[in-house]
Amino acid sequence: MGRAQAIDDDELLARLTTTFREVGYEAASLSLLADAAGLKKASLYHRFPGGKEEMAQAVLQSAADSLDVQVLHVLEGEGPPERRVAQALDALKRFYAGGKQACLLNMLAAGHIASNAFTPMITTMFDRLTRSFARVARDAGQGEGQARMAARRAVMLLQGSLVMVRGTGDSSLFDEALEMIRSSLLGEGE
Amino acid sequence: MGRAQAIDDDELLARLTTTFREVGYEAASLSLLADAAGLKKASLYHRFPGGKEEMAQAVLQSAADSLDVQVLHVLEGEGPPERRVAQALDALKRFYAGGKQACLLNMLAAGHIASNAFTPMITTMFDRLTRSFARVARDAGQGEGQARMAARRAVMLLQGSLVMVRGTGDSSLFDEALEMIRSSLLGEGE
DNA sequence: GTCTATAGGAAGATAGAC
DNA sequence: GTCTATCTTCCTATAGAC
Repeated sequence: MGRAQAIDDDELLARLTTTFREVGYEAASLSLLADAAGLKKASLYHRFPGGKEEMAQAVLQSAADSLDVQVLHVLEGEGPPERRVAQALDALKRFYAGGKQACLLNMLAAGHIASNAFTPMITTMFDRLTRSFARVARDAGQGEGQARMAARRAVMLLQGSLVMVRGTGDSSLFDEALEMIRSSLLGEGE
Repeated sequence: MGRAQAIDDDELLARLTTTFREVGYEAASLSLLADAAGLKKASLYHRFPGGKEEMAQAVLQSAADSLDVQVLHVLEGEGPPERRVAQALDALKRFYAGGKQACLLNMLAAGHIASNAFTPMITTMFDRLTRSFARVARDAGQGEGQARMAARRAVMLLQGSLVMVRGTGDSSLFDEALEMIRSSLLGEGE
């Protein structure tokens, strides 16, 4: 077989992910992505013949898979709702590095090309997250309508806090948002 | 005096604003901005010698001024809190075109250059909006700590709903967010 | 104040050696 | 699988006529 890969597929994807999350799609130039990966541009094209758009798609798909396993599956799993929510919030805290890492769903939604190319998966992910939140809220005793509303509020708080943290630099806002999400899903303060 | 301007200063700023809000800073190329303005690139440089960065700064400042007059001033004005909140939410609904127009504070926070250049004003705007929300929440009878938290939640819901609308295409989420913000600020559901 | 034309550079992408 | 070198296109920005 040929020469070994200079960098593991998973590690490569992780580094590209970080870059896209930090600067967004348009500002993530191939030079920047190559530097982050520790590879030259031509090597990136060997792994992703479709170029930057394919990289972003792969990154988005990978994030979707992670969210699936670490958050959605937990929310829809067995056990008391309080426990499921706590576990999912822990996963989200890790997923967003305590609020310091932006959400791809927001960062990849900008730009002309980007918008059209990534919108389907972005829409799907918002939908799946909202459904899972609603599911656990219903299991926690909230009515159908209330549960759906609590779920949408949870997604808003999650996304909004990430935007706020990025704008203010105060990552404690993210922790506060997680607490609000917990209250919303478990139907406290009604 | 010389030849008349092909386009009014206010109208020019409005068109640049729309472009930045739609595609973000990096994707807003001078060609795109020039087309939106109905001018050639060289003409844009005549109005904004500092180039794209100066355009974005002007757009951001203009948005800050609008928010000041139409929202912050109203929130901190006279009259019953319910009325002030209602008026401010109406202004926000217009400001964000019913959720269909993104927030500059989010769209200009991406990218490397962008980040450093616009961060001061973005931070300030988040701070001012949060303070004004907290002020009206306190006037509505909430305690200092509760009012501050309600204010941060309001900003999160506002920003988060705009992200969600952009990702899902469902602008009714924005209206729902405005209702949640009203409840949060006026201390309902406690 | 607006335009045409163009400079100078960085972007995305490819060819081909090793 | 990774590299150097290169191509082409688009970008930001400027010069100078009208």
